[in-house]
Amino acid sequence: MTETYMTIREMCDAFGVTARTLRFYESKELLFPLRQGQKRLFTRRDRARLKLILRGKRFGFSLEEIRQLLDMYDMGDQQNTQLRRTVEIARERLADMERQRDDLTAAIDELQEQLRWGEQMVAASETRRAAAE
Amino acid sequence: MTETYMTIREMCDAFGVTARTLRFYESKELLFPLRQGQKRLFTRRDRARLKLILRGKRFGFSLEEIRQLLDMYDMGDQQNTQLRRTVEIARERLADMERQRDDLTAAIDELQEQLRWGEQMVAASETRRAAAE
DNA sequence: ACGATAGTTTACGTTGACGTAAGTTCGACG
DNA sequence: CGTCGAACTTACGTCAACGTAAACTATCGT
Repeated sequence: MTETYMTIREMCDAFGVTARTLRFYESKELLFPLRQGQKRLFTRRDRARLKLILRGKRFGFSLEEIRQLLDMYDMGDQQNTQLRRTVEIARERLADMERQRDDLTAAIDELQEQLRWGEQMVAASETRRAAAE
Repeated sequence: MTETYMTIREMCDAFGVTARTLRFYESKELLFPLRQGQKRLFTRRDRARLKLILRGKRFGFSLEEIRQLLDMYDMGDQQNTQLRRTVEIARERLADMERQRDDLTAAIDELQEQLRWGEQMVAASETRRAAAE
Protein backbone atom coordinates (compact mmCIF):
# COMPACT_ATOMS: atom_id res chain seq x y z
CA MET A 1 0.00 0.00 0.00
CA THR A 2 1.14 3.49 -0.64
CA GLU A 3 2.16 4.05 2.97
CA THR A 4 1.93 7.44 4.54
CA TYR A 5 5.52 7.56 5.68
CA MET A 6 8.64 6.10 4.17
CA THR A 7 12.07 5.46 5.65
CA ILE A 8 15.16 6.75 3.95
CA ARG A 9 15.94 3.32 2.56
CA GLU A 10 12.50 2.93 1.06
CA MET A 11 12.90 6.31 -0.56
CA CYS A 12 16.25 5.28 -2.01
CA ASP A 13 14.79 2.15 -3.50
CA ALA A 14 11.69 3.91 -4.75
CA PHE A 15 13.51 6.74 -6.46
CA GLY A 16 16.94 5.36 -7.21
CA VAL A 17 18.88 7.90 -5.20
CA THR A 18 21.33 7.53 -2.31
CA ALA A 19 20.62 8.35 1.32
CA ARG A 20 23.31 11.01 1.09
CA THR A 21 21.36 12.67 -1.68
CA LEU A 22 18.16 12.76 0.38
CA ARG A 23 19.95 14.20 3.40
CA PHE A 24 21.66 16.68 1.14
CA TYR A 25 18.32 17.77 -0.31
CA GLU A 26 16.97 18.20 3.18
CA SER A 27 19.95 20.33 4.15
CA LYS A 28 19.25 22.47 1.11
CA GLU A 29 15.62 22.81 2.15
CA LEU A 30 14.22 20.93 -0.80
CA LEU A 31 12.67 18.23 1.40
CA PHE A 32 11.22 18.38 4.91
CA PRO A 33 10.93 14.87 6.32
CA LEU A 34 9.42 14.50 9.78
CA ARG A 35 11.35 12.92 12.64
CA GLN A 36 10.56 10.01 14.86
CA GLY A 37 13.41 10.26 17.30
CA GLN A 38 16.33 10.90 15.01
CA LYS A 39 15.03 8.96 12.04
CA ARG A 40 13.59 10.70 9.04
CA LEU A 41 10.07 9.99 7.91
CA PHE A 42 9.36 11.05 4.37
CA THR A 43 5.82 12.16 3.72
CA ARG A 44 3.65 12.07 0.63
CA ARG A 45 4.58 15.69 0.10
CA ASP A 46 8.28 14.85 0.19
CA ARG A 47 7.71 12.19 -2.42
CA ALA A 48 5.85 14.60 -4.66
CA ARG A 49 8.60 17.15 -4.25
CA LEU A 50 11.35 14.63 -4.93
CA LYS A 51 9.60 13.60 -8.10
CA LEU A 52 9.61 17.23 -9.22
CA ILE A 53 13.23 17.64 -8.15
CA LEU A 54 14.37 14.72 -10.24
CA ARG A 55 12.36 15.93 -13.17
CA GLY A 56 13.85 19.38 -12.77
CA LYS A 57 17.35 17.93 -12.78
CA ARG A 58 16.68 16.14 -16.02
CA PHE A 59 15.73 19.50 -17.44
CA GLY A 60 19.04 20.94 -16.41
CA PHE A 61 17.79 23.12 -13.56
CA SER A 62 20.17 23.65 -10.67
CA LEU A 63 19.02 22.63 -7.20
CA GLU A 64 18.74 26.26 -6.23
CA GLU A 65 16.49 26.98 -9.19
CA ILE A 66 14.44 23.94 -8.35
CA ARG A 67 14.07 25.10 -4.76
CA GLN A 68 12.73 28.42 -5.93
CA LEU A 69 10.35 26.77 -8.35
CA LEU A 70 9.09 24.42 -5.64
CA ASP A 71 8.55 27.34 -3.30
CA MET A 72 6.57 29.20 -5.92
CA TYR A 73 4.63 26.08 -6.68
CA ASP A 74 3.82 25.77 -2.99
CA MET A 75 2.60 29.30 -2.67
CA GLY A 76 0.21 28.21 -5.38
CA ASP A 77 -2.61 30.44 -6.47
CA GLN A 78 -2.03 32.79 -3.60
CA GLN A 79 0.68 34.70 -5.37
CA ASN A 80 0.04 33.80 -8.95
CA THR A 81 2.28 36.43 -10.38
CA GLN A 82 5.02 34.18 -9.08
CA LEU A 83 3.41 31.25 -10.78
CA ARG A 84 3.40 33.15 -14.03
CA ARG A 85 7.10 33.75 -13.56
CA THR A 86 7.58 30.04 -13.07
CA VAL A 87 5.79 29.34 -16.30
CA GLU A 88 7.93 31.97 -17.97
CA ILE A 89 11.12 30.32 -16.82
CA ALA A 90 9.88 26.95 -17.94
CA ARG A 91 8.96 28.36 -21.32
CA GLU A 92 12.38 29.88 -21.82
CA ARG A 93 13.97 26.60 -20.89
CA LEU A 94 11.75 24.85 -23.39
CA ALA A 95 12.76 27.27 -26.13
CA ASP A 96 16.41 26.64 -25.20
CA MET A 97 15.96 22.94 -25.49
CA GLU A 98 14.20 23.19 -28.79
CA ARG A 99 17.05 25.27 -30.17
CA GLN A 100 19.51 22.73 -28.83
CA ARG A 101 17.58 19.91 -30.37
CA ASP A 102 17.54 21.59 -33.75
CA ASP A 103 21.27 22.26 -33.56
CA LEU A 104 21.91 18.70 -32.55
CA THR A 105 19.78 17.38 -35.36
CA ALA A 106 21.80 19.47 -37.80
CA ALA A 107 25.07 18.27 -36.30
CA ILE A 108 23.98 14.67 -36.63
CA ASP A 109 23.07 15.24 -40.23
CA GLU A 110 26.52 16.64 -40.87
CA LEU A 111 28.15 13.67 -39.22
CA GLN A 112 26.08 11.29 -41.26
CA GLU A 113 27.08 13.11 -44.42
CA GLN A 114 30.70 12.83 -43.33
CA LEU A 115 30.21 9.17 -42.61
CA ARG A 116 28.71 8.42 -46.00
CA TRP A 117 31.58 10.30 -47.59
CA GLY A 118 34.03 8.18 -45.68
CA GLU A 119 32.29 5.01 -46.73
CA GLN A 120 32.45 5.96 -50.37
CA MET A 121 36.16 6.53 -50.06
CA VAL A 122 36.62 3.13 -48.54
CA ALA A 123 34.43 1.51 -51.16
CA ALA A 124 36.29 3.27 -53.95
CA SER A 125 39.68 2.23 -52.65
CA GLU A 126 38.53 -1.33 -52.33
CA THR A 127 37.22 -1.29 -55.89
CA ARG A 128 40.56 -0.01 -57.09
CA ARG A 129 42.41 -2.63 -55.13
CA ALA A 130 40.20 -5.37 -56.49
CA ALA A 131 40.69 -4.13 -60.06
CA ALA A 132 44.43 -4.12 -59.56
CA GLU A 133 44.60 -7.81 -58.73
CA MET B 1 39.05 39.63 -44.00
CA THR B 2 39.02 36.19 -42.55
CA GLU B 3 42.67 36.31 -41.50
CA THR B 4 44.74 33.18 -41.32
CA TYR B 5 45.84 33.66 -37.73
CA MET B 6 44.11 35.26 -34.80
CA THR B 7 45.44 36.49 -31.47
CA ILE B 8 43.91 35.36 -28.26
CA ARG B 9 42.07 38.65 -27.85
CA GLU B 10 40.54 38.41 -31.31
CA MET B 11 39.41 34.92 -30.49
CA CYS B 12 37.80 36.10 -27.28
CA ASP B 13 35.90 38.81 -29.09
CA ALA B 14 34.94 36.54 -31.95
CA PHE B 15 33.62 33.73 -29.79
CA GLY B 16 32.64 35.40 -26.56
CA VAL B 17 34.97 33.40 -24.34
CA THR B 18 37.75 34.46 -21.98
CA ALA B 19 41.47 34.06 -22.58
CA ARG B 20 41.57 31.73 -19.62
CA THR B 21 39.09 29.49 -21.35
CA LEU B 22 41.17 29.31 -24.52
CA ARG B 23 44.35 28.52 -22.58
CA PHE B 24 42.43 25.97 -20.59
CA TYR B 25 41.18 24.31 -23.75
CA GLU B 26 44.72 24.21 -25.07
CA SER B 27 45.95 22.62 -21.85
CA LYS B 28 43.25 19.99 -22.27
CA GLU B 29 44.37 19.39 -25.86
CA LEU B 30 41.21 20.65 -27.45
CA LEU B 31 43.00 23.42 -29.31
CA PHE B 32 46.52 23.61 -30.76
CA PRO B 33 47.44 27.21 -31.47
CA LEU B 34 50.84 27.87 -33.04
CA ARG B 35 53.41 30.02 -31.31
CA GLN B 36 55.26 33.09 -32.42
CA GLY B 37 57.63 33.51 -29.54
CA GLN B 38 55.39 32.89 -26.57
CA LYS B 39 52.22 34.26 -28.10
CA ARG B 40 49.51 31.99 -29.33
CA LEU B 41 48.33 32.13 -32.90
CA PHE B 42 44.99 30.50 -33.48
CA THR B 43 44.52 28.90 -36.86
CA ARG B 44 41.48 28.31 -39.00
CA ARG B 45 41.48 24.79 -37.64
CA ASP B 46 41.39 26.05 -34.06
CA ARG B 47 38.44 28.24 -34.92
CA ALA B 48 36.58 25.34 -36.49
CA ARG B 49 37.30 23.21 -33.44
CA LEU B 50 36.25 25.91 -31.02
CA LYS B 51 32.98 26.27 -32.86
CA LEU B 52 32.39 22.56 -32.40
CA ILE B 53 33.48 22.71 -28.77
CA LEU B 54 30.98 25.43 -27.96
CA ARG B 55 28.27 23.58 -29.81
CA GLY B 56 29.16 20.41 -27.93
CA LYS B 57 28.90 22.23 -24.64
CA ARG B 58 25.43 23.45 -25.48
CA PHE B 59 24.54 19.81 -26.03
CA GLY B 60 25.72 18.96 -22.57
CA PHE B 61 28.86 17.07 -23.58
CA SER B 62 31.77 17.26 -21.17
CA LEU B 63 35.06 18.64 -22.45
CA GLU B 64 36.54 15.17 -22.32
CA GLU B 65 33.75 13.77 -24.45
CA ILE B 66 34.17 16.64 -26.85
CA ARG B 67 37.90 15.96 -27.08
CA GLN B 68 37.24 12.37 -28.00
CA LEU B 69 34.65 13.36 -30.56
CA LEU B 70 37.02 15.90 -32.10
CA ASP B 71 39.76 13.31 -32.26
CA MET B 72 37.49 10.84 -33.97
CA TYR B 73 36.31 13.55 -36.28
CA ASP B 74 39.96 14.27 -37.12
CA MET B 75 40.82 10.69 -37.83
CA GLY B 76 37.97 10.97 -40.27
CA ASP B 77 37.46 8.21 -42.78
CA GLN B 78 40.57 6.37 -41.70
CA GLN B 79 38.94 4.57 -38.79
CA ASN B 80 35.30 4.87 -39.58
CA THR B 81 34.15 2.37 -37.03
CA GLN B 82 35.10 5.12 -34.59
CA LEU B 83 33.09 7.57 -36.60
CA ARG B 84 30.11 5.27 -36.39
CA ARG B 85 30.55 5.22 -32.64
CA THR B 86 30.53 9.00 -32.67
CA VAL B 87 27.29 9.04 -34.57
CA GLU B 88 25.91 6.52 -32.11
CA ILE B 89 26.74 8.72 -29.16
CA ALA B 90 25.24 11.72 -30.86
CA ARG B 91 22.10 9.76 -31.63
CA GLU B 92 21.71 8.66 -28.03
CA ARG B 93 22.15 12.20 -26.89
CA LEU B 94 19.51 13.30 -29.37
CA ALA B 95 17.09 10.69 -28.07
CA ASP B 96 17.81 11.92 -24.54
CA MET B 97 17.04 15.45 -25.49
CA GLU B 98 13.86 14.51 -27.24
CA ARG B 99 12.70 12.68 -24.15
CA GLN B 100 13.59 15.68 -22.06
CA ARG B 101 11.75 17.98 -24.38
CA ASP B 102 8.65 15.84 -24.24
CA ASP B 103 8.80 15.72 -20.46
CA LEU B 104 9.29 19.45 -20.31
CA THR B 105 6.39 20.02 -22.63
CA ALA B 106 4.20 17.91 -20.39
CA ALA B 107 5.40 19.75 -17.30
CA ILE B 108 4.62 23.09 -18.88
CA ASP B 109 1.18 21.89 -19.78
CA GLU B 110 0.60 20.92 -16.16
CA LEU B 111 1.78 24.28 -14.97
CA GLN B 112 -0.50 26.03 -17.40
CA GLU B 113 -3.40 23.96 -16.19
CA GLN B 114 -2.52 24.91 -12.63
CA LEU B 115 -2.25 28.54 -13.64
CA ARG B 116 -5.66 28.58 -15.34
CA TRP B 117 -7.10 26.93 -12.25
CA GLY B 118 -5.61 29.64 -10.10
CA GLU B 119 -6.99 32.32 -12.38
CA GLN B 120 -10.48 30.91 -12.18
CA MET B 121 -10.31 30.96 -8.42
CA VAL B 122 -9.27 34.58 -8.48
CA ALA B 123 -11.96 35.45 -10.99
CA ALA B 124 -14.60 33.62 -8.98
CA SER B 125 -13.66 35.38 -5.77
CA GLU B 126 -13.76 38.72 -7.51
CA THR B 127 -17.19 37.95 -8.95
CA ARG B 128 -18.40 37.08 -5.51
CA ARG B 129 -16.96 40.22 -4.06
CA ALA B 130 -18.59 42.34 -6.79
CA ALA B 131 -21.96 40.68 -6.23
CA ALA B 132 -21.68 41.37 -2.52
CA GLU B 133 -21.37 45.12 -3.01
C1' DA C 1 22.95 -9.28 26.98
C1' DC C 2 24.66 -8.59 22.48
C1' DG C 3 25.73 -8.41 17.80
C1' DA C 4 23.67 -7.19 13.46
C1' DT C 5 21.19 -3.79 10.96
C1' DA C 6 19.72 0.87 9.77
C1' DG C 7 19.92 5.06 10.78
C1' DT C 8 22.41 9.33 12.33
C1' DT C 9 25.96 13.47 12.46
C1' DT C 10 30.26 15.70 11.25
C1' DA C 11 33.41 16.79 8.20
C1' DC C 12 36.78 16.32 4.72
C1' DG C 13 37.39 14.79 -0.38
C1' DT C 14 36.28 14.94 -5.44
C1' DT C 15 35.29 16.40 -10.15
C1' DG C 16 34.72 19.70 -13.96
C1' DA C 17 35.31 24.04 -15.79
C1' DC C 18 36.98 27.59 -15.31
C1' DG C 19 38.12 32.49 -12.16
C1' DT C 20 41.57 35.20 -10.25
C1' DA C 21 45.78 37.00 -8.59
C1' DA C 22 50.85 37.59 -8.73
C1' DG C 23 54.72 38.08 -11.05
C1' DT C 24 57.29 37.79 -15.83
C1' DT C 25 58.30 38.97 -20.68
C1' DC C 26 57.95 41.13 -24.97
C1' DG C 27 57.30 44.45 -28.69
C1' DA C 28 55.82 49.03 -29.68
C1' DC C 29 55.81 53.93 -28.95
C1' DG C 30 56.85 58.72 -27.25
C1' DC D 1 65.46 54.62 -22.38
C1' DG D 2 61.50 53.97 -19.95
C1' DT D 3 57.05 52.39 -19.60
C1' DC D 4 52.83 50.86 -21.26
C1' DG D 5 49.76 47.23 -22.73
C1' DA D 6 49.00 42.68 -24.05
C1' DA D 7 50.20 38.35 -23.58
C1' DC D 8 52.36 34.88 -20.81
C1' DT D 9 53.08 31.25 -16.72
C1' DT D 10 52.17 29.40 -12.22
C1' DA D 11 49.31 28.29 -8.94
C1' DC D 12 45.76 28.66 -5.64
C1' DG D 13 40.47 29.46 -5.24
C1' DT D 14 35.51 28.43 -6.24
C1' DC D 15 31.05 26.32 -6.95
C1' DA D 16 27.71 22.60 -7.34
C1' DA D 17 26.35 18.16 -6.13
C1' DC D 18 27.17 14.90 -4.00
C1' DG D 19 30.86 10.71 -2.26
C1' DT D 20 33.07 8.73 1.51
C1' DA D 21 34.92 7.78 5.98
C1' DA D 22 34.59 7.80 10.99
C1' DA D 23 32.32 7.51 15.01
C1' DC D 24 27.91 7.26 17.32
C1' DT D 25 22.97 5.55 18.49
C1' DA D 26 18.67 3.09 18.41
C1' DT D 27 16.09 -1.16 17.58
C1' DC D 28 15.39 -5.87 16.80
C1' DG D 29 16.04 -10.76 17.09
C1' DT D 30 18.19 -14.52 19.32
